Amino acid sequence: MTARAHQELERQIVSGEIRGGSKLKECELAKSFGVSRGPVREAFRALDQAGLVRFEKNRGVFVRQVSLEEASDIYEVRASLEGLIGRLAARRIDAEQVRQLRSLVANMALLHASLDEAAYFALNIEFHALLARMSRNAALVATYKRTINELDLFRRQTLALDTSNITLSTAEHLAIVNAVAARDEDLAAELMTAHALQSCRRLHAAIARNGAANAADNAVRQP
Amino acid sequence: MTARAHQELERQIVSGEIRGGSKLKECELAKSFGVSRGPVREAFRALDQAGLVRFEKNRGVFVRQVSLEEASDIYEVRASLEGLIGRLAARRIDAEQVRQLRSLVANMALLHASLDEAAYFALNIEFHALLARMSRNAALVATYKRTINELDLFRRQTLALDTSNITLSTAEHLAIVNAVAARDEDLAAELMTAHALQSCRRLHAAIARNGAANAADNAVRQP
DNA sequence: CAAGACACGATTGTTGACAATGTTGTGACC
DNA sequence: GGTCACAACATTGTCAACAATCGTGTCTTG
Repeated sequence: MTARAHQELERQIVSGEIRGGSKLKECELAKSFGVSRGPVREAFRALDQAGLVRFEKNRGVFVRQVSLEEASDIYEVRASLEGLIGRLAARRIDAEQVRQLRSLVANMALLHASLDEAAYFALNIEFHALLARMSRNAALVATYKRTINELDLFRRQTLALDTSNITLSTAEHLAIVNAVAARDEDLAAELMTAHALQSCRRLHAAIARNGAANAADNAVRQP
Repeated sequence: MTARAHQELERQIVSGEIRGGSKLKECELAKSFGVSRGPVREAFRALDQAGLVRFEKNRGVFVRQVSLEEASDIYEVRASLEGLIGRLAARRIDAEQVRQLRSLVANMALLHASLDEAAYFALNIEFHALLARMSRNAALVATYKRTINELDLFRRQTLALDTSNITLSTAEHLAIVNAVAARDEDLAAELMTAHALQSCRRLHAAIARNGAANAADNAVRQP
């Protein structure tokens, strides 16, 4: 039941159902899950270690807030991990998986054409998750997932910003797939790292454009 | 008190005081820490998320066993992270920190000369930890620490093997410090990555040499 | 009227007890 | 003699209650 609470809380936090900075009351959540406070507290400890919530002694747990500076730091880590993912995926991918990747990218192009942003984002996440799995390195996948989760903490704060710049990624995705399919480890690694850093830069640009108001808004709205 | 239990358990596990694969009994540990089972269970959840123990439903928690294959995977992640550490350290280091690094490497050379392996290892860990902090990227430091912790799970199984090949590292360390001091990001990154991969290769070599017997020994001795 | 002290309420931290599950040792049976 | 069933034990999973701490509202006082 602890696992259930953990899983559900992680989902709610990463998806942004629970706002960053919110206080999580043990009693409340325990009641909502139909369990006692013990399992909820245990889930809290796991989420704390995962970097999704933070404990304040005798005050409670709060879903972690990630500042732009922290997000940039995390992006640097992510870029490094993506590089390794690209390298290993290029090394270990098989023909069937190449087909999968190409299919995914094609679908993303379709969704992009039809301006279905939500579906596009879902597939974008799946694209990266699939590549991560193709690295066939469990430690890398775990570290990557954790890093992405922390980044989502920030991304969900500025959700509206992301939607404006989908377009630029598709070409990069295609280039990545080509490099991986060609088994070019160095190129795949470089492209993946560049792709992540580019995402970070796009985020900064979007914030510079219209993020100031949004950030202020967030600052006000958080309890 | 949960934090206390967590801290102490982490120390015991990483240091190898508790053997890999051991079963951790809640009651026992609770008694030894002078607390109830609740805090101990919470510490377990955190350690589980940190990858140091694994839960088996209704059977208990066991300190995680890391196979050579897993260790190799983790080393790949570590190498990637070390590369980023080298790059950022080269970018952000200041004169005082260069002095610190050089002092550390000098001390390591002394200890190496006097064959004080334990002290050498301690300083080696500190060398890498110091470089990590010099990256001034909190997310990177956290991810790195976690990765190192997991690697220690394996290293402690084969402790005797490591002691045989200290020598080769010192030259690499010096080259790294020079690259970082020269603010050569690319070189520092490359050297750090290579250094980590070299460590992994040395480990494999040591195991190939005399590890078979040791591994069998471990397999037998673990309860 | 403002500022500080106090007490009340709410929430967290911890504990011991109870229920559920797995493990082990014993004995009967083939 | 070996194997299966069963029962006693040990350990985990969960819960409700108690103690400690924090935040808040009120009351007093300068």
